[in-house]
Amino acid sequence: MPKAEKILEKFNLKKTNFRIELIELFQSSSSSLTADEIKQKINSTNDKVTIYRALTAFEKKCLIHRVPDKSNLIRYALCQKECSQTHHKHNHAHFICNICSKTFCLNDIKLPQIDNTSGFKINKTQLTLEGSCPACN
Amino acid sequence: MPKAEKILEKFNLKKTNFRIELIELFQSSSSSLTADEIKQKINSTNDKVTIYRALTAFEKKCLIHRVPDKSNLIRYALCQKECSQTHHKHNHAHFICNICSKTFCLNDIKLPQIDNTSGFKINKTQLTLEGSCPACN
DNA sequence: ACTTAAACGCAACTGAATTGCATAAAAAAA
DNA sequence: TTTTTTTATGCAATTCAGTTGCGTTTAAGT
Repeated sequence: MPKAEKILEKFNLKKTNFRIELIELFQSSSSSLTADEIKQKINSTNDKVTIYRALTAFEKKCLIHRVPDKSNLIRYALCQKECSQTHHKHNHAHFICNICSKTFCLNDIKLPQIDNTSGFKINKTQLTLEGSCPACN
Repeated sequence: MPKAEKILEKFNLKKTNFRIELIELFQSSSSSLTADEIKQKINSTNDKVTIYRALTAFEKKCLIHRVPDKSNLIRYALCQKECSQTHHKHNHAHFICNICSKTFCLNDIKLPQIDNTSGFKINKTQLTLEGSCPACN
């Protein structure tokens, strides 16, 4: 796992205490995070705007990606190596736990190949599973 | 297509002008609707609370179901016959158009069967496709 | 050390969705 | 039909996630 500072450097982002801590938080998190969850868990800032702006910047650099959320919140998870600095490339499924409401990336489950149907041109496929996660079972 | 009044009767809902018009609006809509879109298109009420409450009631009776939305809005589409009055049963995919931002139900595309994986117990599967819809192509 | 571009932090704002409560109207009962 | 009950409506106010503006701070390059 690359060090947070290295990652910020690679993506041309400034190494502030908060952003370092934020990357480390994502790395140590088994599932995904909302802005509010981040605010609870982080020490180096108390301002939600700072959090939102970091998330937007990270997403643009393809460091994190949005994942579906049970309550339609904006929720992020770390990207895998396949993502370049300019293009997201995800082919894994997401799992929403109906008990703890966390969203997990299921990197093992690949997306089905859907052929273009009746005039719909398909650019992206998302597979979202719901149920109960290992911790809640 | 059953008449709106019949549907309200079947689901033990009162036949108010607004709810009749709302069902007819859903029936005549090729895609799906948000509360705001409904407000634009409907005459018999001007109050968003009334709209939200009707949507909640309809969803509970399995008359409409939530569909994914590009901007995380709550968006609904009519249910198919498979849904009972107490249980939603959907096995179709959804399509989000990145141009007009509408969401369509693709009743032809069936969901892939995913086996339970590494401790995740799967109760529900959702397949969401993105791209451009026939009207926008 | 100086400069500048990126990041921060506070306040104020937006917009979707919700809640409370009093009123109206539909359906059921008398 | 009239009365009663239940459901639906409408207005005001609230909540809460997310955004915008703007002045200040700080990291990093010169």
